[in-house]
Amino acid sequence: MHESDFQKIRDLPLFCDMNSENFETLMRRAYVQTFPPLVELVSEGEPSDFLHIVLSGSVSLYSIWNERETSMTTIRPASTFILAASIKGAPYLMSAETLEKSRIVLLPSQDIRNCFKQDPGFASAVVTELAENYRLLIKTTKNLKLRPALERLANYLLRHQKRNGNASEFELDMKKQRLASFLGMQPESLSRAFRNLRDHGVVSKGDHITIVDQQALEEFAHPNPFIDDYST
Amino acid sequence: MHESDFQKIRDLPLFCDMNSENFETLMRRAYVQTFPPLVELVSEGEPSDFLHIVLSGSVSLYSIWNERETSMTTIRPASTFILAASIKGAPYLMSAETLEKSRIVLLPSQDIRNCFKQDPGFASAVVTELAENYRLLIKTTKNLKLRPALERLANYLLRHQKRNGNASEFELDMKKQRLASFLGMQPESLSRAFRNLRDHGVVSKGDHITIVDQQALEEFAHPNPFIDDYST
DNA sequence: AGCCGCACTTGATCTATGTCATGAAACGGA
DNA sequence: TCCGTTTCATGACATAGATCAAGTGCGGCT
Repeated sequence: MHESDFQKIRDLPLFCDMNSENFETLMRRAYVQTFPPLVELVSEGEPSDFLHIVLSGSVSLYSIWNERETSMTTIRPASTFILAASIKGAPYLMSAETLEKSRIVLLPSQDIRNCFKQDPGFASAVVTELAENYRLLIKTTKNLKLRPALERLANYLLRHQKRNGNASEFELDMKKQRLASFLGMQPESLSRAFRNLRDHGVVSKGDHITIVDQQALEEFAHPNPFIDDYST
Repeated sequence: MHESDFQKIRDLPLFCDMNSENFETLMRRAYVQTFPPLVELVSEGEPSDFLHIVLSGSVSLYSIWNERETSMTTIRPASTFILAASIKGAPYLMSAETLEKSRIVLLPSQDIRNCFKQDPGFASAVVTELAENYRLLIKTTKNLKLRPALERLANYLLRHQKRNGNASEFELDMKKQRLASFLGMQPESLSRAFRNLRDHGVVSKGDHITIVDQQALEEFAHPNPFIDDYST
């Protein structure tokens, strides 16, 4: 493992409070690998042998059932995924695939559980991470159940804009197909939703989005901190 | 606090591995109270001052936004709710109200956080509980996004049947109104869904459900362990 | 028993969204 | 550069589910 990878992992909230010795033991037993795009890293239903860390690239967590597929979330550097399954030793509930060329670290779940038992700093970080993931998912569920599709898109754009430093122009960071699935709609419906948002201050051409009337968009979307603020 | 309440809490997965001294300190600082039906125990957005435990009765967690309301889950004895917010010291993301006369314990969040820092047995139990809650919510989200309303109801009935010892006849445990909201549909749609399930082996009269053709129902619902099995 | 209120059911209708089919545009490789 | 593939957009249509408006039935209360 490169020193820069090592440091990147060390600085993650999940590991930064861990005892150095424990951390180094954990790292010695880790696998680092670079995967091409569209590689299935884990499959729903399999035992969760590894905790994964995305160092570069991006990974989609999704689920398929009855010829339907839904994108649950996208993991970007630097963060971990499927912590809950690793800790519990339970099967994966989602599949994961690389969206682009990605550098991934695999940490054996057994080592994670050992560290968790021995290292209070790590245990505390695991709890924080799980609590955050849980709360994020509550927000996602509220978003799905309390808002119609057009409002979900409007609020997604506002959140995405915020991540891009509140610029009035920005690029979507995923294919529209995947965005549609993430927002719980069909690609065709997403297309139409973009067209409908023209009435609320949004112009889109391909992946390029321009917020021409910020106030109109916000009035239509009426974002709610307990749904849209991912930081609390 | 009655001895029986004390023991009931002591036996919860969250507390059973806790050091006895810590547990007793925690209990000394707890409030126990019996609430009438339809009392709002916590409100979305408020700071999370207490971890709640339901000793008897039942509590609904729900959220309201834009004149819409959605039921997220129902808490039954004996278990806790809003652990994530307590641990993080973050605002509640859901409101909670008693559905019936209910006996509730309130544990100051600050005490929970203190215990968490000092007591490895408790820390471990918190992680397990959070991981389980997280995974349950993943299942709920998959259910919502991957299944149409009628299939959601069919699978709900199968899960409920299982909880009732696989009897072919049983009673619903909540008002249909609430069930509709939990399943992400309108009360009228739920009514029609029940009628449509007659074609798949289910007869319902009021709250009384009879599975007249178990196989037909299962073939229609095709339950999936990674959505419907709440135990893993 | 009889009345009232509330939850549920049912019917008619409307709307949002999904589906299918087609065309246009963007992209990547030879 | 051109062609083939993929992705996206659009139109026509189908359908699930929401909404609105009456009914029906049950349970509680007097």
